[in-house]
Amino acid sequence: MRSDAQRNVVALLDAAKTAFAHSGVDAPAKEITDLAGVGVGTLYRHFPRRSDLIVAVLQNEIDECVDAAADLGATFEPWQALVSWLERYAEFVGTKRGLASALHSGDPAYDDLPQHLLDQLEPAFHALLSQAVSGGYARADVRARDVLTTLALISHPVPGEQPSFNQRMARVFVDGLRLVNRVESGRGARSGVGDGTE
Amino acid sequence: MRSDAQRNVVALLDAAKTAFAHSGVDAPAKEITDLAGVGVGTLYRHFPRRSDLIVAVLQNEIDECVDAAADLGATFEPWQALVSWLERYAEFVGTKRGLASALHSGDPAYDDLPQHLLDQLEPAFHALLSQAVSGGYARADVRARDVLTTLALISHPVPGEQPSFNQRMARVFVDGLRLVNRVESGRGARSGVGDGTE
DNA sequence: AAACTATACGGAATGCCTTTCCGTTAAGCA
DNA sequence: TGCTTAACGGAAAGGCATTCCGTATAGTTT
Repeated sequence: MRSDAQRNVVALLDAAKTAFAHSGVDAPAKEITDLAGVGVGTLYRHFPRRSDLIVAVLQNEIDECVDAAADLGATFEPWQALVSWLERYAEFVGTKRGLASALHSGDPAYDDLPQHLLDQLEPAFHALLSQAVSGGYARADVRARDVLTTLALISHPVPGEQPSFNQRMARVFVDGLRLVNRVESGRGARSGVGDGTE
Repeated sequence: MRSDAQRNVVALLDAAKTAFAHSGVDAPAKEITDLAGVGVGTLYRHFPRRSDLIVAVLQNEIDECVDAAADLGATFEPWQALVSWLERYAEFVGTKRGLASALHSGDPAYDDLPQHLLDQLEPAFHALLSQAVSGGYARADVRARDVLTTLALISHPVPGEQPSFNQRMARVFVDGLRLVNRVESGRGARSGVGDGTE
C-alpha cells in the first residue's frame, strides 16, 4: 500500500469518527471526505461499503467489549456476569448514534455489519450464556446470537423517550431469559400469585 | 371535496396498498402514482407525509386489531388475553414490510407514525394490561405504551433470520413481563434451580 | 537523477428519489 | 353556457450515493 494511501486511510478513520459522533453512522459521505480533506472517490476506494468504515472506526471499542466478557465472567457469578455484560453491550450498541438502526436497516450498504459485529461479539457472550444455562440460571432455548440481535433491536433510540427507556426494556427482556425465581428488578416488582392459565 | 379528487384518493390508497406489499412502506412515490395513474403532485397534495398514507392504508387493520383486544379480554383469562393480543399486534407490525423499521427510522417523513398508531392501539392494550397487573399476573412497572413500542422494535425483520425469530424473541420479552411462576414456554424451559445472586 | 509504471487521487458525471411549484384542466354552480 | 376555483400532472430543483476516468505521484528501475 502506498504511503499516501496509508495516510488517507488514517485521515478518513479520524474524520469518520468525528462525523459519526456528530451525525450518526449514516453521516453523508461528503461530510466525512471534507473533514478528511480527500475526494469521495478515495473514501469509496478504501471503504466500499459503509459497514467497512463503521467496523474499522469501532474496532477498538468492539475489542474492549469482547475483553470485558472474560473479566466479568471471572469476577461475578454466572447470572450477574451475564446481566452486566449485556448492559455494557446494550450501551455500546445504543450509544453510537444510528448504529442500532443501521444494524437492521435493510439498506444493502449495511448488509455486512451485523455479521461482522456478531461474529466478533458472539463467542464472548456465548461463554457467559452457556455458564448461566448450565448453572440453571438461564433458559436453554435461546442462542447467544439471538440475544445479541434482540438487544440490538431493543436498543434503537425511540424519539420522545429517554435513553433509560431502552435500558428498562432491555431489562425486561433479560428477565425473560431467567428460568425462574426472578430477581428483584428494583422497581416494585410484586411478590407473585400463581394463576391457572398455564 | 371534488369528485375527481375523491376518485384519486381511492386510487392512491389502492395503489399504495399494492406497492407497500411489493416494496414495503417506503416504496418510491413514483411507483405508487404510476399504479394509481395520477401525477406525483396529487399524491403529495392528499398525503403530504408518508405516514399519512401509511395510516390511511392500514386503518382497517388497525381497527381490527383494536377490536380484537375487547374480544380477547372477554374470552380469556387476563394473562392469556394479554399474550394473545400481543402476538396479534406483533404480527401486524412485523408483517407489513418495512413498517417496523419505519416506526423507528428517525426519518422525518415518519415522525407522526408512531404517535398515530400508538394513540389508537394503546387504549386497547392498556385495558388488557391493567387487568393482568391488578390480577397479579404482570409486573406493574411498565406502561402499556412501553410494551407496544418495544414489541415494535423486536418485530423488525432481521435479515438472515426466519420470521419466527421475532416471534420467539417477543415471547421472551413477554415472559419478562410476568411476575413469577413463568408459564412453560413450550421449547424445553427447564425446571429451575434457585441461585444466590439476588 | 531520470524515466517508468502502477497505484491512488479528486471530483465531475450519473442516477435515483423526494418534494415543490405553477401553468393547465375540468368540476360544479349560477 | 360561462365562470370560478379546486385539483391536476409533470417538469424542475435539490440532495445524496456511487461510479468512472483523466491526472498526479509514490516507489522502483536503470
